[in-house]
Amino acid sequence: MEKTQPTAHLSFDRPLVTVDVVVFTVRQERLQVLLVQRPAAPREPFPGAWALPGGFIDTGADRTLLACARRKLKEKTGVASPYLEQLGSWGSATRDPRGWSATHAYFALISMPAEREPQSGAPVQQWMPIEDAMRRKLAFDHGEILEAALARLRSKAEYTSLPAFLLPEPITLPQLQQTYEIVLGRVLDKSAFRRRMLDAGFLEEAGSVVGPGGRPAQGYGIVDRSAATVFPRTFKSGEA
Amino acid sequence: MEKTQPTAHLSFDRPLVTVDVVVFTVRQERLQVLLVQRPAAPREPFPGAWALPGGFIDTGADRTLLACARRKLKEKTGVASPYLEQLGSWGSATRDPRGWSATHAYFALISMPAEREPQSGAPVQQWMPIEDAMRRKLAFDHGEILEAALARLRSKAEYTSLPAFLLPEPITLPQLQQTYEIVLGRVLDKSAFRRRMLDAGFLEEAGSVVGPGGRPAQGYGIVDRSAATVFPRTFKSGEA
DNA sequence: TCAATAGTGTCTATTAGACAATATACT
DNA sequence: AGTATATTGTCTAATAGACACTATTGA
Repeated sequence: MEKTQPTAHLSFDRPLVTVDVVVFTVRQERLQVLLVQRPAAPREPFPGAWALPGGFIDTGADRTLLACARRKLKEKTGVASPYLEQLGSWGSATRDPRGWSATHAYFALISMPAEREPQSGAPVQQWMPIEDAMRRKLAFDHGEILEAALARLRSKAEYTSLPAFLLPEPITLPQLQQTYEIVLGRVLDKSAFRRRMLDAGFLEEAGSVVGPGGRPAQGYGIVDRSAATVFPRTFKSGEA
Repeated sequence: MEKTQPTAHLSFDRPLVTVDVVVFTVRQERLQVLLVQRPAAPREPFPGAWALPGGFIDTGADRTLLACARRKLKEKTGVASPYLEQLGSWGSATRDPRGWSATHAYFALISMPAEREPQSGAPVQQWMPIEDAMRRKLAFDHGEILEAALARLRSKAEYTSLPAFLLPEPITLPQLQQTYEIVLGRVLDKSAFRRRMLDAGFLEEAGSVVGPGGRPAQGYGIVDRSAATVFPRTFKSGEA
């Protein structure tokens, strides 16, 4: 893994290392992402700009990258155990004006009812519809990271149960379908959708739930919250 | 992204940062991975153990993480532009006895005929069948990384053209099928396989190629070497 | 009984797998 | 011709999408 000379490389220039988290949720029938505002101090890079929540690894407190991501998420959202997966890493000599830096990006899906107050006196933060967030110039290369996160969410929505993690339990199939439609940006057939979800076996029945009017819907829970279930096919395979 | 105090965090403890590459190829009808032997000096971590090729980022020479991965790959294999994608990152306080460290793992597929001599006086290296590699205790958490790489390769082989990058052009369909079978560890139906590959449209005809005996096979080139093509379905969707 | 929403049934076009048949090379 | 391999054709079962229909609630 490392070079040949005994401990010479320990004096290598060490890059700055951070962890950033792209947190998605569905609010007001729109897909939204959590952003924080950078401090206004002129010594800081990108003063006042919107950025993804994240920051330096605390080598004293964080045992692993994942633990660091969880900590930052907890600090900003109060949510302790959401769906969280690694997105990728971005590193270069130029992405941070302070020097060579590498960030480990994570990807979280949370449901809104679980929303709580942030714990610490954190900088200004807010939920922003993704279309708005993509339009802005975010700090660092966070625009690129957000784009990658969105691409992954949409891609996985085509063949996995991932969007289910955007909803609070109990989940109803009409709700879930609406969520898929918001993420994918197109309408889906009701009958085919239900068959697909139910056949996939990631839902388990859990007491009925009323709706605004009309017939109440069956509620479901997610069998395994640690990972999304993969469907055998993509949504609209035909098309050609 | 970062904390609030002006430049205080620049004095944060910086983790060690490395890049490792999992290089796969098919040799002798088996899936193999490239490993290097760690220096024997007792001051080094894991002396003499097998490890993934990789090492510290050279903040002076490497402009980006990807460039760093490319450099390391070139040094070990002589291959300049193989299929290369990011696999993920692993970081913790304990993975390297020298201190908090994070590695950015990449994933490369190369074809054997392109094999050349390594450029520098590098440490001992060799191709090893994955079964053998998985059995050994690799240095650091490289066993875990290799496992993740293998899982991704097998997973993507189910629904993308990825295994095509393991072959030199011109590629024949029988060759490609054999490669899929090696990666997936099961036999596939010839007719269905050909339809799948040809319909996906990632191959373009390129002069015939002879085989050991019998009818010669049509040769194909890969239209776009920068990314794998995604099939609309998984291989054996039925099964239930 | 009507409006609203949830859930089911059925038909059809597509297609992956199975496997038989045919084509083209070399000896 | 005979052997070896590549390539194509056909049949069938599975299933996704389309869409009409039924069910269950509240007003």
